[in-house]
Amino acid sequence: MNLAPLTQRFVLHFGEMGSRWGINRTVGQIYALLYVSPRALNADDIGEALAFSRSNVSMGLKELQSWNLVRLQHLPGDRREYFQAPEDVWMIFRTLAEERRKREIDPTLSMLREALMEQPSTEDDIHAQARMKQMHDLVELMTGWLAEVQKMDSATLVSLMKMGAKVQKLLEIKDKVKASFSGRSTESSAIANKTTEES
Amino acid sequence: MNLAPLTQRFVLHFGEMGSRWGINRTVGQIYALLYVSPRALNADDIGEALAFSRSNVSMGLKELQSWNLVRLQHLPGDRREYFQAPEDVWMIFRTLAEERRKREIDPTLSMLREALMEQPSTEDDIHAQARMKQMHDLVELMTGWLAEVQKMDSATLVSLMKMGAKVQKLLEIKDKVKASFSGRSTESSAIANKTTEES
DNA sequence: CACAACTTTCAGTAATTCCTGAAATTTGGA
DNA sequence: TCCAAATTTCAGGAATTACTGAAAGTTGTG
Repeated sequence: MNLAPLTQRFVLHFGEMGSRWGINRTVGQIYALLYVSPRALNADDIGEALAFSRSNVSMGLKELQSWNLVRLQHLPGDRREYFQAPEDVWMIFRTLAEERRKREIDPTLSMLREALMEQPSTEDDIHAQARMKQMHDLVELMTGWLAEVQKMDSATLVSLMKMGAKVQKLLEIKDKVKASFSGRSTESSAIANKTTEES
Repeated sequence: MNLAPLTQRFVLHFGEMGSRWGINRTVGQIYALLYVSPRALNADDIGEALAFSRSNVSMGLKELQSWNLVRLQHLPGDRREYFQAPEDVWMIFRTLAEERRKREIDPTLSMLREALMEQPSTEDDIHAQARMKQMHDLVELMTGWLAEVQKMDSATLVSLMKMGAKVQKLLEIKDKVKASFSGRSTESSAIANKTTEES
């Protein structure tokens, strides 16, 4: 591996992280390399930089493509394919979350829903179903929220996150607004009403 | 494996999910079993139910304990240890998130911070550092937000999540409130000001 | 203290996952 | 169409991770 020390540490760390999160170590390294690279890389570049066989790189890139995490480029007068990570790290995160939802969360929700349809045959089954219902509701709530959040643009997301716990305060403000404007039909209070009903 | 069909499907599914998220399959199964069980189980119960060796169960439980995911119980007149998952599925989720933060996110942030301290020696190093900065900021923002969210009680969290994209609307309301109350020094507008400054 | 009940450790084996080189396939251009 | 460059596939070997039984360790009780 013949990389700048800075890049090397980054690449090795993310290989390690990947493998802890169920992503093949070499795939993690390939992506880390693409992420920090100032230009798109072809498979040979990657194989050489990380000392992987050409076929390993090919499989890794295929994997990354199946996750929608790489962009393909062609340079004029060069038949090889060049790969790069998206510019926007937010977009990368969103794609990752979206793909994991499709692959792991959705099937889990289906399984839970099916299990909840079944007729429980014992006391223990009744309890198990109640637990599955709790888990189902949690997962559904979180994925619904994730879907909404993913529709927001980066700027809104950032301001929302920076607020942190202050969102809680905002919920209180909302109630005050509703109280002080009650009777008047402003857009604000209409929205405040709507959100209150559902909470 | 001699389990009610309902439980069996649940257990097998979560074993599978676990292994996709970097958690040993049998550990996932043990936890799934504890989760749906109406009573605390001892290691022999678990080993018998899942057809694992006693030592495998022991290792799995040790792992789960290191993640703070199980509660220990002792029954009167029985020396064996009984294990159960917390009642509150929200609590389970929070614990899991917290532990993964400690184990994976925090070291990643440290690595990124160290990398950002170094003197870049080439153009490519400068670019790589800029990318690392982007990632660092994203991760820091998300963990900060996670920490805030973890302080909230379940009810607040649920209402926040149910709102989904409406939080965005709330940000707009906040601005309107600020405008209409400007000059008056209410708690609401003080908070509104504060949150606006940072967004 | 001695013993039995229970739990953990660990070395060896099994299972799984990963990686490679060779061969097959695809693709763009002459 | 043919060729060479580029990419993918895949069977087999390498590396890693998981699991087991046997042995050692711990703990509560008579």
